[in-house]
Amino acid sequence: MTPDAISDALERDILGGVLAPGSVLPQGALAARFGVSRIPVRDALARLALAGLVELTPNRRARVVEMTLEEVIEAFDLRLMLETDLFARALERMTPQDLDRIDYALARSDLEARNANWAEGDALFHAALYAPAQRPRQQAMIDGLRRACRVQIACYKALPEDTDRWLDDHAALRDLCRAGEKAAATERLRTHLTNARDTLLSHLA
Amino acid sequence: MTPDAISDALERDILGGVLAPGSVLPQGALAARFGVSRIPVRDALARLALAGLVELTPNRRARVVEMTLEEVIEAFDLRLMLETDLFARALERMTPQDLDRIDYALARSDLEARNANWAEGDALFHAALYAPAQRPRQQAMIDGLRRACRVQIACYKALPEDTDRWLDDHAALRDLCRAGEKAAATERLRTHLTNARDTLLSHLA
DNA sequence: TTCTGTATAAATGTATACACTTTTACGAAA
DNA sequence: TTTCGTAAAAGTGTATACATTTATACAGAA
Repeated sequence: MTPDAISDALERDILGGVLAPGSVLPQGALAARFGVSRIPVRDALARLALAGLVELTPNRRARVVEMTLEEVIEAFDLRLMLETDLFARALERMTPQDLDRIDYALARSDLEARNANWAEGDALFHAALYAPAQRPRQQAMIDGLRRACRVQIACYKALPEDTDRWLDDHAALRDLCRAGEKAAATERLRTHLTNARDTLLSHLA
Repeated sequence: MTPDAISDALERDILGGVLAPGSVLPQGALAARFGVSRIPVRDALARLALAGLVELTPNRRARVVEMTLEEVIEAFDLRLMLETDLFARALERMTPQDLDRIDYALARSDLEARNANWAEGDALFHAALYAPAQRPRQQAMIDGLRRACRVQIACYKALPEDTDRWLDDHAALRDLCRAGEKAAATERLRTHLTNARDTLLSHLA
């Protein structure tokens, strides 16, 4: 078990809702579970902290991040700003190959939509939308925010009632990309994200 | 020497230009320098990676981050977007106390302007401008971007020829805050940051 | 009952030792 | 001279052991 494998396993647990926000992660228990010493566990926790999934405080146990209502709102505001900007940039330089990759990602997100890790397919589709912009830092920031938001969603399961609307949005975004309707596409993304925020907030309140 | 103290010392070295972008940071050498074993050094390096100052690759030595021209441009685009947005939010909820704190921060940044750590005063002033918005995550993102940009600037020393213009900008921003001229203030911030980007790019090219 | 203080248990932080990987230096062949 | 392969050196990764700090449980007082 390498630190990478450990952090991946923990990430799955956190994003899958097995480890709820605020859960403690004792190094010793994790070391026993993965059959290694505490050193690589510390390493894995550092990676998760870098990804924004875990909070580390000196001499205290690591905790799964817990966001207040205000922080969730802030995170979605930031996502709205960063994702619409990145999407607009991507639309300016989208090649036929990129469109094919978006098709593929849409198909995958469709397949995994009602699956346990629906959010992974969702993230993949959005990453495909933004990839043509070629902005690694902005993409990384967005990924971090999406993960942080998803930790909060995880405990409320898949929210199946909204899945259909999300899939419709994804298909619509693909179509608008193909049609080259840039303004309409970014506008659709904006409402897509706003809806996601509102459903999450309604569940948190 | 605790990991915190070590990462602080290294941050000073990196931002002070002692450790140029791309420099390697062997754990053993740092352990000897700070009189500890490699374990707390690894901890300190993990913190610096979290702050975006250092790059960690498994089985390889840590390196001070090195940004390409495109990445510097991207970082400044992000700063422009995040800082103007945060400033606009801060202007909406600025109290007399906040204005006093901005005055104090301006005085400090004035004092340290021609000092070795001028950038610290600069960051402090901007933090005072944005503090009323109360957005920890957005502020943290901005801090990370500012640090990353500063690493690239560090090797070109203090750029004294532009210091006067920056100080004028700061004073103008303070005045516009006091006058409540929100639109003019955000516009001034925009040009302030654009100038900073252009001077950095001209030095990198 | 509720709160507080203390002792015990649990968890983290770090030094040391050693296995494994990468880097570097050196020498032989083209 | 340049290039390539190889061996030594340097560096990272991790297990173990122990010191220090934090969390927990329990007993006694208000």
